[in-house]
Amino acid sequence: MRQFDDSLPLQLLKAREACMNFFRPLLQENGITEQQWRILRALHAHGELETKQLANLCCVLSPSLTGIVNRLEQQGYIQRRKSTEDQRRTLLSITDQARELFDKMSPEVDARYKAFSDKYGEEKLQQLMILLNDLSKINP
Amino acid sequence: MRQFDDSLPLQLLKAREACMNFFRPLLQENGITEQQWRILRALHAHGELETKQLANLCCVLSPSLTGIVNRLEQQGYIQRRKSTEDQRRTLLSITDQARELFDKMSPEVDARYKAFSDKYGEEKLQQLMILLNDLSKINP
DNA sequence: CAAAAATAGTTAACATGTTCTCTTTATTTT
DNA sequence: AAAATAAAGAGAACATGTTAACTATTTTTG
Repeated sequence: MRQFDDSLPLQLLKAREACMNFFRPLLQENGITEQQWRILRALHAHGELETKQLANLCCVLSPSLTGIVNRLEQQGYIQRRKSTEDQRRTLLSITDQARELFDKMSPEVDARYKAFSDKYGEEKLQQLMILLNDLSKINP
Repeated sequence: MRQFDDSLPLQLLKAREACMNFFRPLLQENGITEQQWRILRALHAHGELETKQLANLCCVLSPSLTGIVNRLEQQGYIQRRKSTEDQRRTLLSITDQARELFDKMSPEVDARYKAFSDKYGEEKLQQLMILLNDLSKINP
């Protein structure tokens, strides 16, 4: 039935791994993990966010996020504050230090993204993104 | 430049999550984790394998595999033996108990795979698999 | 052949994933 | 308003991901 050796989840995992091989060294050079980078990117793009929103955007579960956020705070990359209306909610945002990190890394990130895109094929990448975006929206 | 909100790695992650939502409950009902299932599937498909081969096939790092294999052995699903030619190598294979588990789960796995395929679209799934298979082969 | 280098696997240490429980604060119900 | 419910986040316990170091074996070199 399936003409591929791997199941879809495993294929997705391997594809992700292949892609990350382009960026992993850069992240390591800058002393941040892949997950930390995901969090910082989201906060950079969306501005201040609640913990839960951030978790949903980054596809991270709350308990994981707690630790990641703690470590990012230790490193001085993000700051937290309590919501005034709802004392349960925590609001998170990136610091200037994190913005500096972005400015510093940005060119190299773009360069590697282009290297990846060139190697894989720009059109295929477009197609893939559409198919993935579509897939991520379905549910049982 | 990029007309998607998410980066490719994050898209891959979300897609994987959406897909796993179809199968996760079934795995839980049978008391095995997603990674354990990956390992069992590979051993079921390929027969006896060395640890390193298994790690490569399943996209799992050796240190992770050590733990997963230990737990699977505890549960009686796999067995290990030393290679006679090379004393460094460990050979792994599934037990009859694991085969029984496969037989028991197989119909439901297929059913859920079909449900997923129907919901997402069979042709799109084909296309996606091709694109992913292609992507997983590139390197920096 | 002896020493050096390479390989398979494990262990260690830490970060993250996953499920469950708990605390606190809001919201809803009665 | 008091009690019951729900929601947000943190903590606990265990499985896995990730890198570095370590052990036991081959294999390669000199």
